[in-house]
Amino acid sequence: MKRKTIEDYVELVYDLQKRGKRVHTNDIASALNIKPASVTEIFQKLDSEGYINYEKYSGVTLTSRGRNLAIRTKKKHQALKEFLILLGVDKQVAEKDACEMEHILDPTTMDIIIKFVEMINRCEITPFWLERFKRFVESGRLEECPPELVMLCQKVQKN
Amino acid sequence: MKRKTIEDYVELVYDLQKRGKRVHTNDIASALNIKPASVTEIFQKLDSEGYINYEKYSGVTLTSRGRNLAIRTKKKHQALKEFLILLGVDKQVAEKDACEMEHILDPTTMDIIIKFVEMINRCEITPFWLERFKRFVESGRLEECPPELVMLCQKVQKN
DNA sequence: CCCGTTTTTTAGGTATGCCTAAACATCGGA
DNA sequence: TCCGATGTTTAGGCATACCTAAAAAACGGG
Repeated sequence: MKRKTIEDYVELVYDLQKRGKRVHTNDIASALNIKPASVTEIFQKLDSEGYINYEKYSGVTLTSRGRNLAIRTKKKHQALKEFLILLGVDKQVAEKDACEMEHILDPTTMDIIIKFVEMINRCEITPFWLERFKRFVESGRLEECPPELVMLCQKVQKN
Repeated sequence: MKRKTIEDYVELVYDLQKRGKRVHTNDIASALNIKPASVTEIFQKLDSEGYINYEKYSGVTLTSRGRNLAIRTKKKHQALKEFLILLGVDKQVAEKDACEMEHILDPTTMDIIIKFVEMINRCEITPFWLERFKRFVESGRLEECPPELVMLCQKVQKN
């Protein structure tokens, strides 16, 4: 990950806060591979913007504003990761890309992706087209769609 | 768009170069809503990194290295935009999001997305599941999958 | 071909997000 | 309780990507 955003920090504070109490500069610094001194500055900024309660030398807790942002961000992250994995992206890569995408996508795009994941998850079986797609990604060769399936789809489409 | 990357500039030079000859600071500046003075700096940097040939006061042309990067970037951009539009994202939004995504996605993810677009484009008809998905996005209600379709898919899957 | 207009460059400035080194607080064992 | 180890903050620095104002070059009509 390159440039970190407010959302990244808030999300991380949220995660670290769960298993324990207040979150300290060192916790963030070691998780993100930056220096504690930088985290202090970040804490000051996040505090001034109302996302955390910062007390010198004793770590931070999230405000409700911060918690909301963290939860929203985590949901986006989760949906994006699931989405990519569904398409056949490697889990590690999906994690990384989701982390970047969560900051840049338009809310309407995000919404569509969330719905996509939901649709797939609600299927009883992994859809045929998705299996076929993954085989395509694997092999580079796109197999023909079974003609009876094409015909049935056309028929269903008409109604 | 916020921070612009090398790829953005190279891509833009490529586009502007096509209809005309050398590209000037003002062309870029007005296209990206930044000041000509900033473009001069960017030209100097791109020149030092071998993407463009920069001649003071007379604009730039792309090197082959620059042209390659531009073309690669444009392909990514195009595939991403198509991908989003396929899923039902508004064209304007798709344009914007594609522009951000093209810089951050892992090559393997990009490859999968390109294949996805290819798969859909090779279908004789818009796939049933995709139509169904778009109706879901529109209405918020996910209609049941026709049972005969589910059954056929299961059957096909077995072979 | 000269001079005013337009375009481009230079020089210097701002904000941001990170850094290091050093000062400072806190914590826990002797 | 004192002190050294550990953790945190401050101060100052660097790089980046933009900016403005002013100098310099190029352009083009009279």
